[in-house]
Amino acid sequence: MSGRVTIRDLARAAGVSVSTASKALNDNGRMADETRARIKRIASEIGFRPNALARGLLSSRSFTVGLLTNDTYGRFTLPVMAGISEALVDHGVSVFLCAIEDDPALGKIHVDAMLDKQVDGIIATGKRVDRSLPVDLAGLPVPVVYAFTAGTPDSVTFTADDAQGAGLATAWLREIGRRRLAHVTGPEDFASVRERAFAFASEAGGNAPILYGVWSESWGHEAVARLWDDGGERPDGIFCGNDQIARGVIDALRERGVKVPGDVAVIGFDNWEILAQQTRPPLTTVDMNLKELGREAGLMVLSLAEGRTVEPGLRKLPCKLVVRQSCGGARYA
Amino acid sequence: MSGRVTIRDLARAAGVSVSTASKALNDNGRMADETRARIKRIASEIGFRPNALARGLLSSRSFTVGLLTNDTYGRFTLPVMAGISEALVDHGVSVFLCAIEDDPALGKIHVDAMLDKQVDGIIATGKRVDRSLPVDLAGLPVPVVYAFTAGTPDSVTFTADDAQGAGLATAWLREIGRRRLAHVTGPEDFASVRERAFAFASEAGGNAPILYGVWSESWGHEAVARLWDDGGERPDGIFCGNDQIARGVIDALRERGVKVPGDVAVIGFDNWEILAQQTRPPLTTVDMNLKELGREAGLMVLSLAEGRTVEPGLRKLPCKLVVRQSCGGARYA
DNA sequence: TTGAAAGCGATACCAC
DNA sequence: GTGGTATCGCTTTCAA
Repeated sequence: MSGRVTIRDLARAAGVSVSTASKALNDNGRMADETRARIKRIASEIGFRPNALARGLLSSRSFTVGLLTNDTYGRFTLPVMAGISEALVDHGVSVFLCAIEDDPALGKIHVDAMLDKQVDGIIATGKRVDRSLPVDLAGLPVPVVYAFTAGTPDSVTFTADDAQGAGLATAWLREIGRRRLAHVTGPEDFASVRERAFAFASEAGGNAPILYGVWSESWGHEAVARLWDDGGERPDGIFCGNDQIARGVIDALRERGVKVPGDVAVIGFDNWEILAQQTRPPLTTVDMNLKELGREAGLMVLSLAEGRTVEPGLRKLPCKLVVRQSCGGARYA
Repeated sequence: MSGRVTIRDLARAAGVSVSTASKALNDNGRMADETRARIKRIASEIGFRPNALARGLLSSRSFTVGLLTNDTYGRFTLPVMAGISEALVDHGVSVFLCAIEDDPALGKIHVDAMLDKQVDGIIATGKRVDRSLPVDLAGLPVPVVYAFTAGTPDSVTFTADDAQGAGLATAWLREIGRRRLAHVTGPEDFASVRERAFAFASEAGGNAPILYGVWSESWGHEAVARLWDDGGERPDGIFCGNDQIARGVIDALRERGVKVPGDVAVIGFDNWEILAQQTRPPLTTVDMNLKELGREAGLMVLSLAEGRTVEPGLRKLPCKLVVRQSCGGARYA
């Protein structure tokens, strides 16, 4: 209701010129401290807030960035978004969220809309670093940073350190005394699946079984059936490729009367809290620090927008292990 | 890289004045059709796109809206967001997403940032319609529409029709022949819990047990324990307050050797697909049509921004039942 | 039918 | 110290 207060209103109210008012607010130019203070006081009294459109027109900075994603359920996007927003809100930057699914036309529409609005940069996020979004973000007039999605060679891409995360999990299983380890994971064509599996194998030994499948609870179930019914040695520690699989594994074990963590310790991947905490017992899992990743991506795109140049390439951020009851004890590392 | 092409560049390229170029593009003024067509053609050839900041400065429309939410996991927000975005992208409107948790200071910062950017309107979303966000959105210079969160009396608020949804579920249980119904739901202090429970009772009869608890799987478990162990008549149909509870109920039933849907049919609420589809058997559940709700909220805020006046008040949008195997058959209603 | 000029709100340079 | 003036990119009267 209060209408919009312009700098002219402020100048009038303070009995100064528009340019003086502007300088007072931005701590520019030379002027009596008293004048500056008075103008600032009046500004807040009458609720003056500069019009970002006008300001952006002049500075060619809009203090907005765009977040492009094809992650429908937002399991990755939301924490990343939270991190971006948290890092950028202090800089007065707001974030456009554009969910484009896998639709190239929709992607283009959103990108164009953002460019029209003069976004200072774009962050592209996906679900896997070995696939790219269905839009071409090369050669845009604004910087682009990638997270969990494939970028151009000359750009900066953030992802989690899958190998390190898998290493943490496997090492922990060994540390708590498990010796017969297995890895139940997603489709082998995911780069992150291969990285995690490789790290698992390095730590657990080449004979430890690795079962590739899909990202679902039912695959976790089925994998347990295979491990238990094929007559081979049964594991006492299972590292799963994500939390959903882990959930399926735990449920299947319970149905077989196998105790978790007593007989078998189980570790997941993602720390998707709403799932991991509801699992019985609550799930020990690898956390990819998505929020922190978002923070870094946000600050990076801002840096680039401000003209800094940075080393392009893939940046792998470390994971942490969140220990809950599914493998005994409780530790945050 | 391509730099930015301004309307001056376009005018120069077409050999006309800036004002003619502008009029050609916006189908304003009178001019030779041939000229207009030529200018438009050249515009697209040289990749001219009008600067939304400049345009917004003049029109005092930024073609942006803000979405404010305190729903951390985004279970409600994301589908609503998808609907908003889908409805508004056709109008050239982009959406700022602001996750403010329950932090009033953060909320204010985000609201101020959006107002500075001259958003055309704000959509406030939450997790329940009987609580408001920790920010005061009354008296803002832009229209505000509420979804799943309490609004001011003079504003428009969207929510799902809990009573109708619960009615659908309960009626369906009766329709498939279940006669001993129970309702396992969340905390009674949620308005939507009471609405659903009331609708359940109307349809199922006043003697049908209603168990209030919390929004978790483990509560679903415990509720089954109570229903089965208290010596009372055991239900053959259970309507749950959300999908997580339903999941807990189904797991508990399986552990007791009770067949779903054979012995007991189970229905959830939310149609949180990633959960409902992974449940064994997949969960029949009430879908609140969140995307459609988002669409309507988006179009509403746009209407208001364009100056239309609408009847304030609460608008309850109908739910639909998504039938999966947890109560037999498969139907979408 | 087309173009010149004013102005949206803010900032920065240059006089005074 | 303070104030006029040009400018950012575009739209919109008003003249020609």
